[in-house]
Amino acid sequence: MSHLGYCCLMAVDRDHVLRSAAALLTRKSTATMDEVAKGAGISRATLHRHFAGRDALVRALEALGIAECESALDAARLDDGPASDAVRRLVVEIESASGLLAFLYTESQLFEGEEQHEGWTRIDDRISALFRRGQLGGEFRIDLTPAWLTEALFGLLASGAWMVQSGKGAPKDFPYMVVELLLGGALRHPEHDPGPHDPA
Amino acid sequence: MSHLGYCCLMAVDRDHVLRSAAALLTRKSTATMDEVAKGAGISRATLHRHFAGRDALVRALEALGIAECESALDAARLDDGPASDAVRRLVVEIESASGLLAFLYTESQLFEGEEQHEGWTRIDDRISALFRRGQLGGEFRIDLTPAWLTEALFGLLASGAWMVQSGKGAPKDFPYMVVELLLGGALRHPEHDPGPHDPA
DNA sequence: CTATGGTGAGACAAAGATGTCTCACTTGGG
DNA sequence: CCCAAGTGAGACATCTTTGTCTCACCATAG
Repeated sequence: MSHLGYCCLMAVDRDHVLRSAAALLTRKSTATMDEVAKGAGISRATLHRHFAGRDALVRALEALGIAECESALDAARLDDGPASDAVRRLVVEIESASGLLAFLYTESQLFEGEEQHEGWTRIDDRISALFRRGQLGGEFRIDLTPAWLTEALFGLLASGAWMVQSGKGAPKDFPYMVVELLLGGALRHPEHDPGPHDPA
Repeated sequence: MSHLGYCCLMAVDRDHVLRSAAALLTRKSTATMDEVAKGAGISRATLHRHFAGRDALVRALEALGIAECESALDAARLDDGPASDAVRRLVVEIESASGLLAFLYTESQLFEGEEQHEGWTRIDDRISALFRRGQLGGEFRIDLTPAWLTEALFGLLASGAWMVQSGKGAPKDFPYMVVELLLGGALRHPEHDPGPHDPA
């Protein structure tokens, strides 16, 4: 029968399973437990030994997404320098998690009755605080609420992730597109000289 | 055989069922056929008489979304006047469909293998053409592609719809938030006087 | 009144996903 | 060498949703 002498390492890396699941569910949010298992290169039984069920898996993915978000928030040093620069750093740092965030973003639409994870509240607060800082410092316009700017940031991250995934956009342009639209918008402003930017 | 003559008026019109389904699936994208039926005030049997199955229902919703989109595109007169004004008109016109669009936007992530409905291509093309017109006219910046601006528009519409739905934003602010962020971005520009706007 | 046709309620099987279990196999350590 | 632990494969029951069907009900046209 199956004598695939697969050099099976003892503890199947739980983290590897999680990231495989994230990568797969990002592409196909309705993937089966079986598909997730195969995607991680393990059997459904083993997958079930690590995560009690699909719900537990999604919760773990949510925790992973929150952790990566907070990690990006830390790395972006939101309190340092101009707020707009902090936003740019944040988008760069959070880019690698944008696919997972897009998945969780839509998935969270289902958690109707349940209260959202406290972690998201903290993240929202930190990002909102950044936008508020930019407003108080005169950098950002004050007629768009920090809450909306935060929501828009996640929306644009998700749009960008989907666009890259569908092949309609290049991954390398991702941070530039997101951050430029978020900060500058579509309108051409006087201070828009062709600029120091080199999207290539 | 069955003349078009209607002896008993169908107490349920297909359009009402569609719109009920749209409203429900916007809130709970995984609602079952039974929930959809109850939401429309009809039985599951009757729902099946109108739509062969869940797939047919989603397809019909897609057609409805496309129709409403095209309708909004027509009403917005995208070829008239400044492109930025056309974008503003478009957002206003498309607002009522944004919930449905948000549902279809995420749902379409599942149509992996299948080619997307030709209607979306036409809509994308029309909106992209608007942004391109704005770029050629010097209104919009040229470093953000029309394709990305189009995608971002839908992303912001979805974000706005979800935000309104979750109660984190007021419906009346919806068009203003979306269009101002899309066109102007978060940065405060010199020409940003507090302005003629009255979001309250 | 009577006939017609749409409707609601419910039964039913089929399909898919899930959770649990057993068993044989492989690996690494004692 | 032998045992313990982790794994893969698969069987199995269960649950949910779906799609189909039947039958009684009722409103309306004739």
